[in-house]
Amino acid sequence: MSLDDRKLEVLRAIVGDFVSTEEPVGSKALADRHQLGVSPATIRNDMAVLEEEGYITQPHTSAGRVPTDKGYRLFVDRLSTVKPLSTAEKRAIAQFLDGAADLDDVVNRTVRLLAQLTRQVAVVQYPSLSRSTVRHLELVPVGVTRMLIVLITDTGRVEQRMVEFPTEFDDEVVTGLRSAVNGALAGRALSDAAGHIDELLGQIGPLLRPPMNTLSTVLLEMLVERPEERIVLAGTANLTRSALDFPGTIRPVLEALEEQMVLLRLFGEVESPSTLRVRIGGENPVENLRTTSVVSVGYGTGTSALAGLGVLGPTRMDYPGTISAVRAVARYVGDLLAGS
Amino acid sequence: MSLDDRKLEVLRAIVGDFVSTEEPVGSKALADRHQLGVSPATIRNDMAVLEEEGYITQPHTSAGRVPTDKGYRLFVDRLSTVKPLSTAEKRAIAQFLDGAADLDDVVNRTVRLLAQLTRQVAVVQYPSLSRSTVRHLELVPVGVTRMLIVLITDTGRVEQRMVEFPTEFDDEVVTGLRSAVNGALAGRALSDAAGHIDELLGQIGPLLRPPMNTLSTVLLEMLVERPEERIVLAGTANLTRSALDFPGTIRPVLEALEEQMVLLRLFGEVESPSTLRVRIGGENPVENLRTTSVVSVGYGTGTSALAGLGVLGPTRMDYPGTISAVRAVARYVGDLLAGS
DNA sequence: CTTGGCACTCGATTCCAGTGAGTGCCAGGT
DNA sequence: ACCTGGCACTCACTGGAATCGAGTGCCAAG
Repeated sequence: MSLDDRKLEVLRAIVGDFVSTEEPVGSKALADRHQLGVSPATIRNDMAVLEEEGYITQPHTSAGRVPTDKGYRLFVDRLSTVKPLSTAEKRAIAQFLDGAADLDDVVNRTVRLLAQLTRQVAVVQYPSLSRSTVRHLELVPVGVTRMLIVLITDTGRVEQRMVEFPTEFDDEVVTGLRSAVNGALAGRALSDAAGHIDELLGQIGPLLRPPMNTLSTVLLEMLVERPEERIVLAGTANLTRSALDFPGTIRPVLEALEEQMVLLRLFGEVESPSTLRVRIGGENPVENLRTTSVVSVGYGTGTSALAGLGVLGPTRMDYPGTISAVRAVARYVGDLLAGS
Repeated sequence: MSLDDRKLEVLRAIVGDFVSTEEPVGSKALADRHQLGVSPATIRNDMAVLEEEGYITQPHTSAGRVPTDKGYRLFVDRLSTVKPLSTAEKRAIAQFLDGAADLDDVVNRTVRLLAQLTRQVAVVQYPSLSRSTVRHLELVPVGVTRMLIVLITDTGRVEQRMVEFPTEFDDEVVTGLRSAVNGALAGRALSDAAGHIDELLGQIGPLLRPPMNTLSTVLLEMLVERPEERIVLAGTANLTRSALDFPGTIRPVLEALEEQMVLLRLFGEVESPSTLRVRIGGENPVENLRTTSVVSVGYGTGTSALAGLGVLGPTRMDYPGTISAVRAVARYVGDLLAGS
């Protein structure tokens, strides 16, 4: 049995009203506030059906209805219309992000902007190392047995790592190693670089063999095994806006947000930019976040996503507005990184 | 009029009980739980005096007493006895911090450890740039007009900055610049380095003059004008442990914690290691944090502090335990950084 | 100066009735 | 077949009264 148009319209109205009023919505109020062209009694019948199908529910017998996760899902998939950003918002994005000096700056501004725009908790992942390409590898001798490896990616991200060598090396060795690793790895995607590290050993002279052995081990860790992802967030204070939203306390949510791994699972698993993903309540893989919704999207410079960003808030959130904001910010940041 | 010993003992008991029970403590309960050797009536008289002097207060007429900020202050200054860490805690510190790979790792582990140990919000500042010394400056050409400056400090912190040159440069120029800046700056404190940047221009050949001009401007920014301080925190979920502690909501606290500037004011203003500072409630310079106490201490490798760390929690906190933990962690981290 | 006694205060808890938003169901109208 | 008005019913919420009890301040006696 499918839902006819009016029932869908009723659901849309319920979601809309509940999001703005934060209170269960009844048939009378619905009839008043929307031009549905039917009487409260009719709406009641529709609501009974919607409830039977699991789209809405009532907190207690004599109260209005509240959308369920399933209801929000239907709303997001079929009922929500895109809410274009206001010009003020667009201007805010541009103003906020332009003039960012370096990558850190871009990411920090972005996350704060997103939190402010959506009034939710915002999350931004640094451009993923494994999806970036190597622009340059620099070897900096520090003393005679230690060396700092500096990895610069095309997105401007810089990672470093100290290496201790078992034996001393001189400048010549450093120079040799430097040109060797750059020759083999520069321009390659980090995910691709792993396979080419082995080649390094084969192609170089015997003198460089032992130090390159040490170096390649570390490089392998740096590029592949430890693609340490950084994630920043802002706007946690927004969680307290409506305490009603979170059954017990916001505690489990705060706990989950402190787990890098959790955030990565939510925001790091992106394939291509512009595929936006909405996880609603129980759809969420993380136990502590079953009362929240997550809107995430990939951002990147071209057709492949570099990393994810998005927001997290109560299931009762303004999905159209949030989705627009997240998408717009992602696009803007992508362009910004592509242009640098 | 001064407070005699028994009154101080009563105050100590009140603080102790209130911290552990989270409820206003009355004269009867005090007499029962502590061996004060006097009757509740006597305690009541003492409490009346303590209240008159502003050390305790009662939330409402028919309730027990609660320490005021002033009461906590007296407690911390004169009444609290050092609570040595349990061996389990000491072992936890060692286990948690040993095996940290690099500076990022140390800082991240430290902040989480501190949050776990004190069950409060923990804050750790990265070793301050302005208080570190330059170990090495590396110039990495990226293309023919761009260069990445990498600054490595003695504490293992690495800062980088991209520079765009108006004209092209070749390898020879890069080598020249590199040895010049390292010669002039390596080994110097960053705060001290500023004055020596000018010298650079005078001492080098005319060929290097123009690029060095560009470079020195950026170096100046990097070393002095933008001593960007990084601060990380953990354990914000601990704020929700007892909702009673925060009058309205924890909102203002969360807001304050998101402000880098605020955190810097609280944890960044340290002189020497081992001078621990406790700010109680209203003593706090930040409006939003008037309901919290901050325990901060400097940590460093030698006699001068590199940066600050500490915790923030409700004024009703276990001061002796918190102070011990903060001090112990600071010392451990200092040693760790000194040894690397 | 301490102590037991005592009257008093006042927040917290419980109980109860009244209110009203909201519902489900049904019979009649289009 | 569907919509509508009517109606009885449910039940959270509100506010006031009664009660409880932890805790106080004061006082007179030791």
